Amino acid sequence: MDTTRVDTSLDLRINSFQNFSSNGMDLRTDRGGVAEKSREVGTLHRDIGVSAEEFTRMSSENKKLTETLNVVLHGYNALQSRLISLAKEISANEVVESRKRKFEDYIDLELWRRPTESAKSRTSVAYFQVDAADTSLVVKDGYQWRKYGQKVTRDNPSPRAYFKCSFAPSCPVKKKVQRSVDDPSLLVATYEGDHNHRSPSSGAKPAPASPPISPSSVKPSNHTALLDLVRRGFSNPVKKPKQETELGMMPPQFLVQEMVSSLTRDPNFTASLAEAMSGAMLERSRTPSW
DNA sequence: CGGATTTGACCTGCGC
DNA sequence: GCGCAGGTCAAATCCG
Repeated sequence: MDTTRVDTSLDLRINSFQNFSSNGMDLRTDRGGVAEKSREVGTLHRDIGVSAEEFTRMSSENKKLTETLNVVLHGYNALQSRLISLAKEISANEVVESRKRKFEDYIDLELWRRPTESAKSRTSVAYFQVDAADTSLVVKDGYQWRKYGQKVTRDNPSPRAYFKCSFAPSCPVKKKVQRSVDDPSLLVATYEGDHNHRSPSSGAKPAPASPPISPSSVKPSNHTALLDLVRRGFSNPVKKPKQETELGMMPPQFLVQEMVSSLTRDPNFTASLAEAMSGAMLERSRTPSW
């Protein structure tokens, strides 16, 4: 629709309407009185000093202007309703955002920091996909670690490395890293305890010692299946080139991010959003701009 | 030079 | 008590 032409047409009509009013008849308050006045055309046209034909033409024009005004008012009301509706939707989205933040807090505080368990007994396992030729036992999980020992164990030809968290002097968290017997390209990291400080990489909340998936009960033979799960679940991580192969261990922020991402990938969620948006835009394009 | 890593020695728990 | 395996310590070494 060419809104410019509509605007021009409307302007002309409004000008005409104003000219008509300036002649002594304020028809803006007439509202349907045109017909009655038409019946009195025999005498009224004399009062305003115009011919009967001119009066009839003006009355007709006035009727058209009234109809136009009603259409415009209807459009205005519809637009106003839509605006109120959209405002409500935005308000509802803010509620959803608020609940989402609470959910994130829940994930962080309840899943990763269960207060009923002692820090010492809390252990978790994380898996890191690395180059099989890479002999280092260093994994990047967002924390600072100091290696304090290395041992060759009986059940695994690959040595086991021992690390302590070095970000905070009093942090009790330790981790052991060893190459998987089944898959040499897989590093198995066992974490013990909880960090008593914020994550060096993110920092807003106390960071958990545990990975998103805590497969402490997973046997080595299930590593591949677990890795597949991890790969599927975190198929779209935050782009960090150096960490692209280290999918097994992710701070909870990534997990929450993935959950939020899943929500927004939900067709119902996006369809509702798209419907609301397109509805508003269509409504706006249908209504003459003014 | 200071922090991180390496590595052999030492400690501890457990089974026999 | 002894041996074994896992875990830790700490001096030596490395590295930025």
